[in-house]
Amino acid sequence: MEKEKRRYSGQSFVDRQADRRARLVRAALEVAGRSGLEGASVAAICAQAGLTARYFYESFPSREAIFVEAYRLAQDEVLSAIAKLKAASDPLGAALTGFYAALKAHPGAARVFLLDLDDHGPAMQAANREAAERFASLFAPGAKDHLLVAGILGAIIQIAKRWIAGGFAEPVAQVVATAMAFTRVGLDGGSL
Amino acid sequence: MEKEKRRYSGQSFVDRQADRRARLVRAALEVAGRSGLEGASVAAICAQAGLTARYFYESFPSREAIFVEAYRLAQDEVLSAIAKLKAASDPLGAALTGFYAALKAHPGAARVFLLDLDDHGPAMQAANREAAERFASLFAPGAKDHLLVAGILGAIIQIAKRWIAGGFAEPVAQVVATAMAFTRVGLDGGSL
DNA sequence: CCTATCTGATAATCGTGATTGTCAGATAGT
DNA sequence: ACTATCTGACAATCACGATTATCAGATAGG
Repeated sequence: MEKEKRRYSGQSFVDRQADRRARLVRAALEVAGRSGLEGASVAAICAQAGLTARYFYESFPSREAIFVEAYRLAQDEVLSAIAKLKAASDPLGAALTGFYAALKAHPGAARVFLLDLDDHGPAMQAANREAAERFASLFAPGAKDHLLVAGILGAIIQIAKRWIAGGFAEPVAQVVATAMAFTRVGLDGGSL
Repeated sequence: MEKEKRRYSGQSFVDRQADRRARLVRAALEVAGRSGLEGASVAAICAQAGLTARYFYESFPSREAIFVEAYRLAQDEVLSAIAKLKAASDPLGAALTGFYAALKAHPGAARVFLLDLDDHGPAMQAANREAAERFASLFAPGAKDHLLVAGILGAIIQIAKRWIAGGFAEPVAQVVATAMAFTRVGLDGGSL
């Protein structure tokens, strides 16, 4: 199928192998973003990457393994987008803006991110918990009440889902403003 | 396996058939609550119901069909629990109390309810949207901004998930108080 | 007692997708 | 040119679970 890339010695062994691996991870992200985790079969991922199953198992022991990596990649893209906006004055606003802007900029990563990973195996579940902690430290910095943190994250995520389902209709600033209101809940103190 | 229930003429035809159907739906709810939708195979559901696959297809055309029914059943249990607490003075508090109390009282229904149904076929997705609307009318009565509604529901649901994951550690009243704070977000008006 | 119907259990079919194995052609170093 | 290695394509295996079909025993009504 591919005839140009036959000179397999741009860099030997490890380099081409690593390249294939990276292509597979990105392909997994794209396919999962388009078709969900269910739809991201090994065959589909390989087709997207322009590779075949043999190379898949050269780099990954199983299907679930690549999802963990793809999820990490999605996290990195989102987190790095957030990092670019670090603002000392309004760290929360910057974080939220970076988050929603990143989702809009990387729809593939976005959809993977918003899949419910609790329902897709223990490895995904673990990766999801880690991510939740990372993001909690951004969006609910000083919170000690874990139910409160859950509520804040739940609101932010669900807003993102609805936003995406609606085709990114509202401007980022409005989405951020809506989400921001929920992050302030913790500060009020929980009077009944 | 069962030898006692051979007198199949307590009520004929339709009655026993309807009984089997109901047992299957309840079994589906229990199995899905315990093992997730993935784990709720036709075989597992039938085993739980004390029936065999033949009866499954006597009442349901496919596996997905029973999930829709099971989800409806879970909804009914939760909604009826809420209905019992209708309080004219504090409708929101009553609704939230009913909701979380119902989750605690029916863990099976609870877990089914909290599964992410967006990732499990179009029928589930549709059922989920309907449920979201029903609950939105309870928890965010007058809200027009759908992103805001999404945030409120997301917070309530995610709080429930965390609460369940922690083994229902906190008393219902505390959970309700936490969730209540998020429902008030809409009233503040979304100043940035 | 006879027989049409119902029941429970088990086996056969079928599709899907993961995982593994094979093979001929291509390439690079010598 | 020679050969060990790499590559791409494809077929074979395997597991799992849905869906369908079969079968012997049980029951009720006449």
